[in-house]
Amino acid sequence: MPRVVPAVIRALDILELFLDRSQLSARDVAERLALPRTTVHELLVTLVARSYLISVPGQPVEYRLGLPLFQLGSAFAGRLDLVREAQSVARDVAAACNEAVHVAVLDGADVVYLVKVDSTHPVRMVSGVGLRLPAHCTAVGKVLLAGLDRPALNAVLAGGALAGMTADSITDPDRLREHLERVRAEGVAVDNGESDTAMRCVAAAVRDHSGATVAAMSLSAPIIRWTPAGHEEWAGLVREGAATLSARMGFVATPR
Amino acid sequence: MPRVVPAVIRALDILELFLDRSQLSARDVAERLALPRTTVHELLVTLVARSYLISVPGQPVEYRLGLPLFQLGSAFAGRLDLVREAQSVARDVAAACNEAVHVAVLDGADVVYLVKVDSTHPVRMVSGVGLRLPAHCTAVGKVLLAGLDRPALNAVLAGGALAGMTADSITDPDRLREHLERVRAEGVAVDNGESDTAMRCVAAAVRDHSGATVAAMSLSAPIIRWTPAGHEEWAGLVREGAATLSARMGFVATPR
DNA sequence: TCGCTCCGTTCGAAATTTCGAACCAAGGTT
DNA sequence: AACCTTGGTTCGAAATTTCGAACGGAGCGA
Repeated sequence: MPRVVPAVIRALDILELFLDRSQLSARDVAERLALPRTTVHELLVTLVARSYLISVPGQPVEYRLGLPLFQLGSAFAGRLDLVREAQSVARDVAAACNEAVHVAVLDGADVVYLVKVDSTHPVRMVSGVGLRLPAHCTAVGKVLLAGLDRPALNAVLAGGALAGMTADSITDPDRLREHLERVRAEGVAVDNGESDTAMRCVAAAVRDHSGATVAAMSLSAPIIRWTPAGHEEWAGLVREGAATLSARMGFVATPR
Repeated sequence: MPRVVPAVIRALDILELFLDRSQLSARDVAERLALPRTTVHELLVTLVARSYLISVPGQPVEYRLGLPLFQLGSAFAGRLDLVREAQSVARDVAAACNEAVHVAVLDGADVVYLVKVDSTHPVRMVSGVGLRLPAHCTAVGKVLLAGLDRPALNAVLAGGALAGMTADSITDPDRLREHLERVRAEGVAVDNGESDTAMRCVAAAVRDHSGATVAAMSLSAPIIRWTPAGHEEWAGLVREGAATLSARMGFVATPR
């Protein structure tokens, strides 16, 4: 196996710092990555030369992500049937319930949101797309984990105790395994304040032609609008939406 | 000014090859970039190690773009007020005319599409986002070029004859300058088959708080649905939509 | 089966990059 | 004004990477 190119790794490390912060100075970067100042300047100059970062004049100069990343990200998404189909299905589901609808995929022990459709409230549509959260704290994540086979799930949970996002998050791997059994049985997962104490979510699995769980669709609302009756209706809607998207991904439901 | 890091440049060059092709082999990459095979393998291994590229098993192995690019691209878009506001305005305009609406920005001599909202036809919403086209062949591009001052426009046109996308494209810089005078006078630009012989577009400028043209909004339809009456109505709609988005970007219209 | 081409990988000398030391400018404090 | 800290930049020896040569495997055609 050929060796990795450390300079490239460092450049990617720098780009990824900007996932959490919109602007950073050279000093910020050097501190966060424990790199020498000169090295950081050379890498930043390189990324700016290709517009992957944009420099913001000031004292100190700061940097922001640049347009080429948007182009590459869009190229990625544009080639993913899942994203294209999920956009329209999610819009239909959101229109039916007037709450936010998301579609996410599993990446390691996290979920990454590919699609978000908000309700008719003031639109902040793009903000959650691309976001990464711990799978075990989210309804979509629990659906995705429930779809893993035993060895894959064990690999994800191999790190021992799980970090919670709120006091309600499940942090014990064995408890999560029991919970996922229930998710499998019911076909939906619920986030009862585990990722955000003020939110409630319900999610269902999206499957592809082979029957594998490849994504999860969720419906989420602030707790002030969450009711038992609403919950039942929303579970039904998200099940239908996920089934529609699954059909578009080639899934053929068989009687069970 | 610190030196650029050539290994990083080469890695970015590789990523950018995937804007035009969804899958490429190591040999493809080596040929397109005139790099030694071993160098290419080391760079590919590095990008795969960080999931920026995904390897597709086969003979030969091929590579595709990976999820982190989507995350970085989404982070870029999520921090751009223009994208957030343009999503909702474009949706309203698209709903009013049931044709495709785009918002694009100028990058060098090209436009890059930030937002695309399709009509109620079978949805292929994401496909044009992130796409780069020559500015002078598109309605949005002509609006954006018209908004440049003379030195900036001269810099863009410094390369002499322009490459056309169709037989209708303007390829003579002087003719384009005349055309842009007309765009400035009318406040809208038209693409009469200059980027795609089967399409017609009309576009208007989006301005920010300083009055600068920062983006362009367009409405496009296939030629079979393009009529003089429709053209007038659509020019009006795109003007209104651009004005709404401009207001959201802080533009205050002054009497002229 | 054999021969050939292509592909993935390994290894180390030559080529290139890294990063510490040094310099200068800008900004802030006394 | 003087001093100190921070930030951007330069330069070259030491450290690291590049890439040609070589190897072995896979696939294809005769």
